[in-house]
Parts: sequence; C-alpha cells; structure tokens
Amino acid sequence: MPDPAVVLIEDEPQIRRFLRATMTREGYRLFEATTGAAGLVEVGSRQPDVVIVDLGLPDMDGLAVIRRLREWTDVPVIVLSARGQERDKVTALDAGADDYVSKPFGAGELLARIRVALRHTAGASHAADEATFKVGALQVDLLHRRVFVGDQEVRFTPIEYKLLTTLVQHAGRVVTHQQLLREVWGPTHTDQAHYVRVYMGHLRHKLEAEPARPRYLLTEPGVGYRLAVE
Amino acid sequence: MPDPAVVLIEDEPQIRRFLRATMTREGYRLFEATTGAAGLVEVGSRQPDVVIVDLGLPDMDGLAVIRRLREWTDVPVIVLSARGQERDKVTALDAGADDYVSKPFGAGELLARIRVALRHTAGASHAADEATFKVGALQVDLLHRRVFVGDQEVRFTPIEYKLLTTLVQHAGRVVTHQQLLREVWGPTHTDQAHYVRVYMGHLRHKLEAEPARPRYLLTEPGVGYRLAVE
DNA sequence: TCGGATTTTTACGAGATTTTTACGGCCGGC
DNA sequence: GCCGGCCGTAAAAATCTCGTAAAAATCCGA
Repeated sequence: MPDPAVVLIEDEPQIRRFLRATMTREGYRLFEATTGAAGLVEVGSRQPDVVIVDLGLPDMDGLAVIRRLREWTDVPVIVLSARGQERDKVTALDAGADDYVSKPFGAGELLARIRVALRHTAGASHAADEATFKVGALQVDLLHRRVFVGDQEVRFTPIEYKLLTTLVQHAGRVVTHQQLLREVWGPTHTDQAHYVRVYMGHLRHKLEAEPARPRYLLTEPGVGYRLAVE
Repeated sequence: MPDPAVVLIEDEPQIRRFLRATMTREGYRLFEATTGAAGLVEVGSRQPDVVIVDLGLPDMDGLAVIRRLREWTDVPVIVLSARGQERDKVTALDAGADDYVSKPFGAGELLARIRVALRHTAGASHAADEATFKVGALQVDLLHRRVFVGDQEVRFTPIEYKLLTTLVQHAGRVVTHQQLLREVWGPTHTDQAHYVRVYMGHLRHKLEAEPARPRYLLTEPGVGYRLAVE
C-alpha cells in the first residue's frame, strides 16, 4: 500500500498545524478542509483511507457531515470533539462515526486509532467506493445529491431520495420492504408497507421511461425491490 | 440476525453485574469469564460477535489475552481499563484491540461502541458472503436471491424460494416433511403435509427438464426430500 | 399567517399467490 | 385381488400483494 491518505476536516488552525506536523512525520498524506462542505468535496475527490472530522465546524454540524458521507461511502470516520459528553459520543457514533476522540487528545492515541481504522479497511476491499452509481441512462451522484436520466436532471423530495440511495447501496441485491422501511422511515414504521409502494411509484414515475414496465426499479414479488445493475 | 453474542472478560463483580443488567436489557446474549484463561476458552466456544476485556485481570495481562485472540480470530475486541494513560491505550490498540474505553465509563457510550463494532462485522460478512449453490445446470445465488437453470433465470414466489433454499441448506441430506413445514410455513402448520407436495411440484415444474423424472429434487419415500449434489 | 410542497392515509381493481379440494397412480400388506 | 396410505398433478377458491390515484394532514419557507 502507498502512504495512507487522510482527509482532515477541522476549522481551528492550531489543531490543523499540529496534526499536519505529526501526520506527515508518520508518513501519511494529509488533505485539509476547513468547512464541512469543502470536506465533503475533498473526501469525494481524494478517496482517502480515513477521515477525521471536528464536530464544531463553522458552516454545518459535524453530525451532518458524517451523515452525508455515509450516504455513499464506508470510509472510516474518526470524530474529534471538544465536547466529551456521553450523549454527544453516542449520537456521533450512531450517526456513522467509527471512533470518537475528545479534545484535548494526545497525538499517540489518535495515531493508534487511525491504525485501527486502517486495519479494518485492509480486510474489506471496498474502502473507497465510487461516488456515482450508473446503470443505463440512470446516474446517481451521491456526493452532490443529484440524479440524472440521460442528461436531464431529476429532482426528488427527501424521502424519495433516501429511498433511492438505499436501493443504490444494495444495487443488484434484493432489499426487503422491512429493510427499506427501517432505513428510510426509521425502525418505528416497519409495519407501514404501503409507504414503500406509494413512493416506489413516485420514483418510477420520475425515472422510468415506462413506469408500468420498469427497467431499473424492479419488483421482487412478495419480498421487496431491487435496483438493476448492468 | 439473532441477538448478538458478547463475551465479557472481567474480574470485578460490580462491573460484571452492571453490564449484565444493561446488556441483557438491550437484547444481547452475554457470556462472562473472570479470568483471561477462561475468557479465551469462552470466546473459542461461543464464537461471539464482540469481546469486551478488562486489562487488569488476576491471572494474566489483558494485553496477552488480546494477542492470543488475534492469533486466530478477528472478532472485535473492546478494552475496558482503569488506566487512562495514553501509553496504555496505544499499546492495547496496537496489540489488536479495536476500541478502548476508560473507567469509569457510561453504559450508553459502551453500547454505542458495541454497535459500531457490530456494524463492522456486518459489512465484512456481507462481502465474504459469495454463497452460490451449484449442481448440474442448476445454480442458486443466495446473496442476490436469483436462480438459474443453464443461463436462463427462473423466478420464484416467496414460498417456493424459501422451500428451495431450505433444501439447499441441507443439500445432499434428506429433509423430512416436518422439517420443511416448520422451516417454510412455521411451527403451526406441521400437519399440512400436502403443502409440501404441491410446492415441490411447482419447483420441479420450474427447475427440472423432466418434472416426472427429477434429477435435482429427489423424493425419499416415506421420509421427505433431498436435493442432489454433484 | 398563507400557499405550496411533501408526507401520510385511504380506497380499490387487477393480478399473483396461497390454500383448499379433488382425483388417479403406485406400492406394500393382507 | 383388494385396500389404504403416500405421492404427484391439476384446478378452483380464498387470500394477499402491488400499483395507482387522490384526498387529507402536515411541514416549511416567505
């Protein structure tokens, strides 16, 4: 493996300088971003092996950054935070973070936790996924939250988009009604199976040339739905 | 997934009691060991989804436990420790631990970190699950829930598919009517033996070249059915 | 607060699936 | 040979699922 790449999303110059020094000394390639928005772009373009994100960012909540990342990548995310409250930790970890380090932290500990994260991805091959999914004329840009059919952009409501990305993450495999309800509407709505039918109708209406004969959004009768792959 | 299994290696009765209460309440199956040696045995026999190990054990160093575990398993290990020194954390993490929680800790944080560990293994098994059953021209792709005869895809209703996969899971062995009814229709229908005959007919009609002379779905008269292997 | 967008509910017909029923053949025991 | 149980097949009946439309409730930004 070449030197591991790390994206650091952090606004405090002091901490950035400190980490830049340690990380480069340890042989990491470090890419920095000072806002959440810039960080998301950086992760998309650099495809790093680890992301370190501060919870207190100027433009958007660090939690939102984690959730946006998790829409399209499984890259390990380590949270830095000035707040050491248990509630903050639980929220961040459940939002998709892999580790949580409270400030002030020691360089040694952070580096050790980065090594743990790298060990994890060494086993799993798909550390850095592709950020756009394509099949036929359909194109889903998970990084920028944009969807195209041919060169025509299609707009979606939040639930429609979440439903689509859930299918994208399991593209080619069947996703059960239960799974979709849990992922999109939360674990409390797993009995409202008709929600899925209604919204799958919306998606087909917007994406398919012939909504009644879907090419991408396939029904698996009695089980759930499947997004076609090439 | 059934309830996740956790092995706890910890000598302090107070902490054991505390964790026993919280973990069972959260729906985990907890197995306890009070010494490192017993812990290693417990992990070997229970094959848990997560291991929690205290660094200060009476018989052997917690670090040694971690190293011994890493000789043969990648199961996530979360370290509990009274010592919060950075040096201890680095040593434990580099020895193979996946996470390090200092005492005193909150139940919420530990549970959240356990969920992170479970997420990791869920993703890993996912990728490794390249399970497809083959015999002759028949091909059952369990991961994608697709079945082929030759290169022709065959579609199945939920019950048909469940019946087929039940046979696949015991391929080469006889599966009794009772067993099939219990697995497919649930324990309340074990007296409707003709269901199996009707549906076995469907399967043969869809899979066999000559349904009357089955090559894959064999009848074991008076007992049940058997799926042929090479 | 208003108006539009979005989500949640409700209803229903077409079609697929499951369940039930019926019947004919086969085989071993009597 | 006759009978009863087991097996396979077919088809009718009951039930459930899916897609669709549209009304009602809710949310959200101006």
